[in-house]
Amino acid sequence: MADGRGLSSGNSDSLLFLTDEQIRQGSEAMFFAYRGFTADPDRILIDLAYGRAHHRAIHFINRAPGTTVNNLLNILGVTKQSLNRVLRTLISDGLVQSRVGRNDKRERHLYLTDPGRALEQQLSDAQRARMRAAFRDAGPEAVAGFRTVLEAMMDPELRQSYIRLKDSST
Amino acid sequence: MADGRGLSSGNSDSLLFLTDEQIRQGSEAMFFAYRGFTADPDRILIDLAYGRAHHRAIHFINRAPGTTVNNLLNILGVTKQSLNRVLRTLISDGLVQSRVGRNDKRERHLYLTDPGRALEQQLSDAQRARMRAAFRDAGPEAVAGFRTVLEAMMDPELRQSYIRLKDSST
DNA sequence: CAGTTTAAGTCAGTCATGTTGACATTCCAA
DNA sequence: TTGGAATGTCAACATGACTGACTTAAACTG
Repeated sequence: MADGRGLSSGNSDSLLFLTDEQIRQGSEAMFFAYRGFTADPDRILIDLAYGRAHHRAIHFINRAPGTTVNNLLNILGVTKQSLNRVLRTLISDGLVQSRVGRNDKRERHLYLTDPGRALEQQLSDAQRARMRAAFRDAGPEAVAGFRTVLEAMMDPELRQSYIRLKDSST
Repeated sequence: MADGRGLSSGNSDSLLFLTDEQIRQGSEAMFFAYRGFTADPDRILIDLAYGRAHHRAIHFINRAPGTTVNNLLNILGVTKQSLNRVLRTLISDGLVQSRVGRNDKRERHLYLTDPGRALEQQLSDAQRARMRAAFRDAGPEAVAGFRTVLEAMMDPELRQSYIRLKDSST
């Protein structure tokens, strides 16, 4: 960090991938790829007057049915007030169902309704189509590297959430 | 897309990375990693009353000094009204300089001032630290795969912008 | 040269989504 | 059983995207 130029130029090229220039290109790749990543579902959501926040909520409720509001909060990284607005519209539109907890009545457990699942399917189909094409073009080794780097880039806390979700679906 | 379950389960595992479940994990990895990716600069920007949009503008002006407003618009993918608000504050805060074009006087060419460059350095240092650590942990092959997949995920138009920037800096 | 196009900037209005603050309900432990 | 902690909700506000309509200046074109 201190030198601002990364590795000095005399090094063996086995570390070329750690130069500041390489890192910067990695950042730009993240930026441009993320745009592509969200573009397809975004287009669908416009017509529904929903935004990306709705998509995220739907995605993770589908992924972990019965999850509580608080749990969803931690995964999404927003305030509960912000999530609540999204949830309220999804519930009143009949896409999400909220059930009072049996053991702890303070908790609300969230589930997708049939229409909610249909929308989730539509959104994730759109998103997956692009990613599947990218995976196919890049090949299995590149995909493995892709995931390794992304995992290393996460905050440790979020990495745990990610791994927990990953393992829960096997 | 039509089957909704990706590859059938009887296939050889050489294509296992293309199952819907794998793709979904890739999406979640993107989501969580992008959060980490933006977290560090975001923390710095809060104190300055700037947002992510300011960071992006500063980044790309630094990357392509003398770029025009229109060019920046295409790269950032926002409306000119939106960019203009950002640019106005950056210029009036003395971080960005706007010069009338020599050949075409309608154009404005954008440059970072010394304080602008200093902030760019601070922001990208924060962002690069995380990515450098991730790259180091993952190793060169993973990094290559990471970039391959991200590139394949971009919109073709943005991929061109990305490649142009990449090549211009060698 | 007149008319059109292009680049940039502005004003107004809308919307999604983030924030803080206040509050109700429920649970749990001293 | 009472007071604090946890969970979720409502209200108000801020921010930064967006669209649409418009102005100004310069460049291009028939």
